[in-house]
Amino acid sequence: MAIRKDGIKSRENLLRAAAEVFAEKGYQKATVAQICQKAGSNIASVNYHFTSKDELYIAVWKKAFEHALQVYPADGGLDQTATPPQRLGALIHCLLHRILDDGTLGFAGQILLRELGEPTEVIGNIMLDVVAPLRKLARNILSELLGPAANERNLRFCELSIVHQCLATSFRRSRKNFPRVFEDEITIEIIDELAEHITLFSLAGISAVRKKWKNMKQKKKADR
Amino acid sequence: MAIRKDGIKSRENLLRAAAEVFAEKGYQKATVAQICQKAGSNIASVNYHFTSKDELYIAVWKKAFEHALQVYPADGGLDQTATPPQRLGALIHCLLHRILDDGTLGFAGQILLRELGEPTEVIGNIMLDVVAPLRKLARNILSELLGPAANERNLRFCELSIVHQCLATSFRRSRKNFPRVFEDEITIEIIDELAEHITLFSLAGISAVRKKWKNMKQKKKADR
Amino acid sequence: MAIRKDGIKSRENLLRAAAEVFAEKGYQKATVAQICQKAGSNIASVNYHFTSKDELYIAVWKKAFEHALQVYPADGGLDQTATPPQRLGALIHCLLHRILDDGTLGFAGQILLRELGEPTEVIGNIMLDVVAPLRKLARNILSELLGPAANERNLRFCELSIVHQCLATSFRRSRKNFPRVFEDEITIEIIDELAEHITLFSLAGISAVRKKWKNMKQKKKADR
Amino acid sequence: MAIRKDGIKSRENLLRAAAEVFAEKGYQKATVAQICQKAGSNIASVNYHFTSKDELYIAVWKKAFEHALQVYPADGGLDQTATPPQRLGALIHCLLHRILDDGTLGFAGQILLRELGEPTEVIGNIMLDVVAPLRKLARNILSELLGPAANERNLRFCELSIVHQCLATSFRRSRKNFPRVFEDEITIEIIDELAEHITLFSLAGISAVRKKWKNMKQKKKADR
DNA sequence: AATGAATGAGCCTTCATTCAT
DNA sequence: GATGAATGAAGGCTCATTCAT
Repeated sequence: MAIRKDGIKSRENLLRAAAEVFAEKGYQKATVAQICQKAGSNIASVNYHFTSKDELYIAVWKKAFEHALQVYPADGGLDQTATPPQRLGALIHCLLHRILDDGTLGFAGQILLRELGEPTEVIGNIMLDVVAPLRKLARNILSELLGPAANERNLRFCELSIVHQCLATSFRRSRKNFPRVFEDEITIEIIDELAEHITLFSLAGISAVRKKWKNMKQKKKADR
Repeated sequence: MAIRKDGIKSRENLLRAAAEVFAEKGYQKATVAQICQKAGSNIASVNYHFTSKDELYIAVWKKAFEHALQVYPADGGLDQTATPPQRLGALIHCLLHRILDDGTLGFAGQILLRELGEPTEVIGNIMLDVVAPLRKLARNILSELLGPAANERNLRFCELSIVHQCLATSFRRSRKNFPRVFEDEITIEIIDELAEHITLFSLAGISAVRKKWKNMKQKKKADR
Repeated sequence: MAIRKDGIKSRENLLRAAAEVFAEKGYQKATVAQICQKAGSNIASVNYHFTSKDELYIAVWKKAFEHALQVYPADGGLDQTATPPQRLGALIHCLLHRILDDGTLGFAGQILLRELGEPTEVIGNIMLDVVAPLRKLARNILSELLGPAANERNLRFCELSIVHQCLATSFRRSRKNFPRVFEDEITIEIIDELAEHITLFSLAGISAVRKKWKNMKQKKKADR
Repeated sequence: MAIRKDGIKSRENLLRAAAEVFAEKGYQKATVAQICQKAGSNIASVNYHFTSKDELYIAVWKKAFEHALQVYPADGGLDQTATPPQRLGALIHCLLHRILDDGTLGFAGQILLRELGEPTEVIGNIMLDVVAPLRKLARNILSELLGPAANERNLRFCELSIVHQCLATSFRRSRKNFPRVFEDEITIEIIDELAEHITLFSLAGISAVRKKWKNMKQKKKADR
């Protein structure tokens, strides 16, 4: 039996085209016809290769995340001996790059945003697989940074502050109707610079929270 | 004159129903049939009252924002003599409440998120009218807090850090597939508490940025 | 009881507006909403005054024809002693004016054309009342002009030739897609001139038919 | 390659069904559902094969005209050496057959009439492509027949007289409410006979116009 | 293995008409 | 007597999917 290369090629063309179209138009507005046209394949090819539009969508996600997980690991390549501030910096660096770096994650950042606004009931496990470890990592680092005086709510709020600073950068693309977050084209240099800023900003914020809570506890103690 | 009272009522029923359905399903998936059913009116009523699904969508936005602008003014009711930290706190408080407070803004927070992910080319000016003044306000406050040594990029990055902490809270609803941001039901108390946290966190972050930049400038000076 | 003038006025406004809209858009494309707006009345007024769109349409026809029948009688005001050529000229004059003279027949010429192409099953008797006497008149005149040698088919064909020259002038309005029949604005002078031309043209045509048939009969006779 | 033969067939079924329905009901009243039902295809097939109802309508026109242009060329197959009366006869013959001959032009005559009364803004160029050369031909012949004394208005009026005699035969179908133009079924023999009649009638008319104008010119000359 | 033809469910919109005042 | 609100039937179109090669 002859193995035809165009079978695989056609599948990959579809994946690439789908990523672009899904990112640009969103799941709903994206049509299989458009995706097929962009991929240079015929209109039945989506169902042929992926069974349905849904499954194609999932496949796009999977591919994008696998790529991102490899290129930007959550620990940033640091070993366990690194200091908490260093590890926080690495985590932020990882998050930002996964979201913003087109060359790497493809259009997943854009799709992620849509998924946040319009969960497609189709993704589920993929997301959990990716998000859960990140959260655990973040909470570990934060625990160390906030110290023993911090309570669950401190932890959660700080987690929010940090993650949201990163996550919301995916808003950057909303071109027409919103003031764009970034005026310039996004380069790797800018991403790195922003990661550094968020790290600095957040470490200071965490310290402030730690100090305040410590004071409150001492005050409470003294009041008794 | 034959004026029927039910006219206004029908219109408002549609607006309320539309807000719910748009929030739940998103613009694309929401059908006028469903909205009309929920509003207890005929399927032609959307067109009768609003000309089209598009216009209905815009009307929902407008109503939501007008409400929000009234109930939570951007300056938080502070006069000009308030200190920059106070004014920053008021701004954050305003942003959070507009996004999170269901009782007030209706479902606008949810719809806003969708709009960020999937701009409908239908909103345009409304957004600008709301966002532009907020940004200006934020930048004024930040200028004072960052001091004269700060450059445009410092300003922008700090703006990002603060606004994103607030904006991304709209992710909270993503019920099914994502880890929810808030575990508990969101009460006004929690919103206020979160606003206080973000203010504290951000003021510390801004200070850190200010200090770092000042040092860098002095160092540069000394190097020469 | 006070007689309100606006009742009648509103009715007439509707008739006038309807005539214009029907003429411009045709029965199908004309909407009652548009007619009511043009008439300055409310959207229920058509059904109120005329029961239905159909009945309004009939009313427009009736009014237009009554007017035309009065202003341009089929005999052109000639008495019975007039010569056949004179009476033919009067008939043609009458037909043309009824079709072309906007000031008189209102927009009936235009509507007539539509009705030819798309009979609305609604007119019936009105048409017969108008067309039947014209045909009878025409045939009488033609009988005299063609002489005893003419047969039924001669009669019918000549009738066609004359009536069609007049009737088809209603094509003149097809502005966009067809070469317009008249380049200039249509004035009463031009209508009269055209009537004169058609009369001259047709009288010659009739003579030719008469002569030919006479020859054929004589020939047949001689052949025997 | 998977080429299914039914593709072409389905398209042609649609064209045929559409021609019938458009002719019978007119563009507005004709529904795609009805056309599809008549063609034995699915309701989406119109959109699949022709993109829209509009385009289907255009396609019907095109097909009808292409057929007509081939079967009945405007010059009637005469070469340039034919006498003007012969060429006029050929032109009239052509026009009549194009309009009246169902077997050839399909339902185009009927649709043409509708189009005259209710231009659909959809036809445009097609019409011009067909009408313009006919007019030019007609004017050339008329110029020769009318002689040098004729002015532009003579030319135009004679053109009207001839073209209208032919064009208005499309009125024949107005079945229900109008007195039918032809009582008998229309056969090719009758069409030919009518063509002969119109030619005879018109040649005589043209001569009369020529003579009259010549006299007027001479008179004018003499008066000076 | 792969494709072009064909489908059918569903959506937004239009519009003449009716209802309630 | 007259009006503005409201209706419901119907139409054109889109699009993911299936069918028949």
